[in-house]
Amino acid sequence: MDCSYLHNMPMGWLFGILTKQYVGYLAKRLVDTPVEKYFYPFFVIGKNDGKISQQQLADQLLMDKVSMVRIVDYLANLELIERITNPEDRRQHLLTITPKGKPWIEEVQRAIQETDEVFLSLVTNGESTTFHNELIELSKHVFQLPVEEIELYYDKIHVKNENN
Amino acid sequence: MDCSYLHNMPMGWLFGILTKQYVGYLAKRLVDTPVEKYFYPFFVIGKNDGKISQQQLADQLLMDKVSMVRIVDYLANLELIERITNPEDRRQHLLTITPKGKPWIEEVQRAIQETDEVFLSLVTNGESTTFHNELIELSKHVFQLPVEEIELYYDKIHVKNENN
DNA sequence: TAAAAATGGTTAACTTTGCTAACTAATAAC
DNA sequence: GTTATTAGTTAGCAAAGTTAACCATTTTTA
Repeated sequence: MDCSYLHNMPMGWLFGILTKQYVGYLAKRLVDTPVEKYFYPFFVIGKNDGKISQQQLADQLLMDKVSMVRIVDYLANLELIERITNPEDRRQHLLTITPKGKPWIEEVQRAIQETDEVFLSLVTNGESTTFHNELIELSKHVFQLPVEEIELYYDKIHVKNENN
Repeated sequence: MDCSYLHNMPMGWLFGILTKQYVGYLAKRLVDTPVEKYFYPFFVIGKNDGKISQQQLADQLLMDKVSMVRIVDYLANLELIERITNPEDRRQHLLTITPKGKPWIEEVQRAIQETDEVFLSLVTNGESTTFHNELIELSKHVFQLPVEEIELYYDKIHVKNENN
């Protein structure tokens, strides 16, 4: 692996590399569990067992509700989670962990935590919590930036978002 | 945008967010150019005009040659670049910038550089070059990590990579 | 030097992910 | 009490990543 090119890469390209390697490492760490992907959504459901709806989960994960359906379908097909209609608002599906899924929550949490620690340990700077905090701060701020959200689709122009 | 959830996110999820926002910002910055995507590959071709083959470009960008074909096709269809068969090794296609593409190299370079600067300016730490260097160091080291590369496909198991 | 192996590039096919649009059911607003 | 909004679902498209198979060319090696 020739790393000499990393120095000239746009930061966004580095982020892409880091995303891929993070997921790859985590997946290997969890290869002997029934969860093959969507580790973080699964973990968040576990930590909010029966108290979070699909839309709330999507908000927390910063993704749209359609993608959420796919993830919930996947985990529900493995019988790791279940949808329960909320009696207080029958539109909502509350997400619960099944007995089969329960034991894996802790395991996934550990794996995520350890992966974070491994990544932080690879940052040469001794004070690695600083790096993590900087990542969080940066993530907060990037949502203030204007980003491209107009797409050409067929012949129509769809404006996906106005707040820029 | 509720950012309170960012604090508990796995680092990999933060990297994903940052990747997406980076690309979105860069695309908006370059919305008035003929290049709509693949900014970084286009830029690298420009900086190695006529002196780099598709495989070499793929190596430098850490991607596979099949994906490279798609990118080169896209840029060639826009007549921003051209494939030239290398007379010294007729298997290779050297990539050159056309007169039509030439003026946009500088523009894309500026945009990438400015986007990097904007992102760095959002890191609260005053010494922001440190953050950038830490990103590069981390990227270097993550390739030493073992990552999941085995996939279930139909009923067969395909081992994609042995070096873990 | 002829046959075999490796390399660069292409195509086809499939998977995954992110997205839009259109829809149903339930709730909230007027 | 009708209208508007919200939660979730389905269908369908596009982009990106990967595998496998293939052709042309170059390199290896026997």
